[in-house]
Amino acid sequence: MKQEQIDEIRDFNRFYAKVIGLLDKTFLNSEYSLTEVRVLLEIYKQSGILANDIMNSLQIDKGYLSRILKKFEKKQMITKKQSDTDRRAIYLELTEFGKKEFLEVDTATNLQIDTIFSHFSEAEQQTLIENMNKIKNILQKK
Amino acid sequence: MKQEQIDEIRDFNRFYAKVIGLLDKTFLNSEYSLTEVRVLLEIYKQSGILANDIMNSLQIDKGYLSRILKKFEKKQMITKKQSDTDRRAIYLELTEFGKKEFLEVDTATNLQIDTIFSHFSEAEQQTLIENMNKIKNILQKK
DNA sequence: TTAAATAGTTGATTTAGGCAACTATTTTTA
DNA sequence: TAAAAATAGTTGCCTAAATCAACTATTTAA
Repeated sequence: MKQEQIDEIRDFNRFYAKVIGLLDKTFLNSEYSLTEVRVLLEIYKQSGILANDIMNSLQIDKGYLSRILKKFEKKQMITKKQSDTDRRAIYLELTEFGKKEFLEVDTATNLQIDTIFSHFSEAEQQTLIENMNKIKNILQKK
Repeated sequence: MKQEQIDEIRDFNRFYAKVIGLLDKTFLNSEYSLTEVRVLLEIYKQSGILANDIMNSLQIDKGYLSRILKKFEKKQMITKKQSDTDRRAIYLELTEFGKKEFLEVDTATNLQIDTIFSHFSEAEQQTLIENMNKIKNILQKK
């Protein structure tokens, strides 16, 4: 690979890291940190998920995760149910309140995306999305 | 904007955040944090830069930056030289050791990019870069 | 049946980063 | 030109995010 190509990739990475950082500021205004929202999303996507699964998919420390879940439980956003087959494992579910809280952040994020991208023409939006999908498809292959 | 489009963008953002996170692990193995490397890069790109300029371009707190620079000075990676025309301002330069340290991380990053992207064919690499540039060009407009 | 592995918790600590007050200058303004 | 405002950088204080290691309880493998 040519140095020039590497530079272009690194340049895009720096650029897009800024974009993502900007978007993440939404969470900073909310009551939940970025990681907390990601955890909520995991439980929302897959009700009954185990802490261990979240740990693996989000790659976060189990002690840290345990504390986040404890906070959620205290706020009555999740319920924990011990597995019958493996009493070490605990099924996690969002309560109605937990769902509500998650969806609020989720909606705010949608709005934010919409706001930012509405600055571009529909054709440009379409191009952006196509290029994003292309990149994702290639990178996902390996 | 349609919900489906918003979802695609968010999906890409999540996906690419992981890619960036993966790449950033290089820094985590090095002795320097991501922000510290960014600061080094700024001084490397523009020798004699002021702390204030770095603050503006990287958007980091001046107290935090001051501490980072102090660390670099202590490790003899940079030199500080008071400006003659404005004695509040301090010119920053990398020492030979500072350059060496920076280039080590920089080289490791290049190698890492090269390693990851060499899993793809040249055509795919070209497509990736083209799509990255396209996205960057559109987003930069506004 | 004992050893190793696994799920989760807890305590102690480190690090990143923000905020505000401060010093020392320089610039503006009245 | 003297006082006020702005600017560059430092320092102290603080909080939230995250890591690490030790621990309990349980399950699986040797």
